Amino acid sequence: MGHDHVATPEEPLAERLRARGLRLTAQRRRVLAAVTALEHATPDSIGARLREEAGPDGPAPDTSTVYRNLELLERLGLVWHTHLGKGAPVYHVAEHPHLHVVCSSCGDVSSVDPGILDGAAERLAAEHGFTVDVGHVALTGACRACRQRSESS
Amino acid sequence: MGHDHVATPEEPLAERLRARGLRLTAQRRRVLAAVTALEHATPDSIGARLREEAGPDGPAPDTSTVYRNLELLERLGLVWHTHLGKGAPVYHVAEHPHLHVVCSSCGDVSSVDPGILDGAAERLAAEHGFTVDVGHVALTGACRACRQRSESS
DNA sequence: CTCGTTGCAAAGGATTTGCACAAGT
DNA sequence: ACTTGTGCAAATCCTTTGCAACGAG
Repeated sequence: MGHDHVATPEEPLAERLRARGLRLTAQRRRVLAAVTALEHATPDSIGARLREEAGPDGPAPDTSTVYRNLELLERLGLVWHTHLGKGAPVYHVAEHPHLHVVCSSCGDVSSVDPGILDGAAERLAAEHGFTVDVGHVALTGACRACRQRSESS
Repeated sequence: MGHDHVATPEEPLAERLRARGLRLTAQRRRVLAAVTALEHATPDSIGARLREEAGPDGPAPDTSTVYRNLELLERLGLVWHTHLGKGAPVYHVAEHPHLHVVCSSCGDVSSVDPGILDGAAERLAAEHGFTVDVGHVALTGACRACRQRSESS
């Protein structure tokens, strides 16, 4: 402490790129920063944010670059993605694994302690030899608000 | 017992359609039959199967009809769908809720006893007021085979 | 007959790909 | 310099929609 550390994991990015002979580009930094800043980042929302940050004139990374770099960042182990229903891959930084919980009525997404799955994970490992990837899990269902709304019908 | 019952839930289909003033068409019967027969039915695989069944000359339901009817069958409560990763919604008959487990390396999908999630479901209900929809859950991870393969590297 | 359904074709949205040029190292 | 990365445009893939003809009730 005392150092002016940036919140974004820039050093890991630089290191891991170098380790593979890949290059640290402005676009890669920006995409990672966007995923870090956004809570439930979709390729679209990331693109939008980058366009905002760049202003109406400044150049923002191309959509294809966003996709390519999200894939790369995931290979580097810096971000993870989950599918929350239809065509919406959601990216988040890999640091703290979340478990995503999605309400199918209102679409609300919240993050939950992954420990909640420990029991299920153990049983799957024991009974099926399957190792659950907790960071990628999305649970669908009804949130409190929507549940009450439908109960009163 | 004794009756020659078909395995496909045709009567429920007819009933539920009639109850809503909708019509029982050959296409609807065929789509439901295909979902029943296929284990992890995607709109695509359903279309393919219907095309097979019809032969190279016979008329198979159009893709758009497959989509429309899957949606309808789901509204009628006869089938459920889940998203197993990217662009592949998987349909199955609603009778016995499964929990889907997908290996992210080999893509293998298997069905598991939903009871495995009971603990997690209870905690989510108690701590977050969230009711998990077990039929829609897909768990990602590594299957035994792929895990061993990667351990030996 | 009447209105829900279908097929066809075209529209859409999201993601990927080929390629020449730009840019890290 | 050498090779990777980027932007752009076109190509795909999956899904939805408009509309005239069709067919179940």
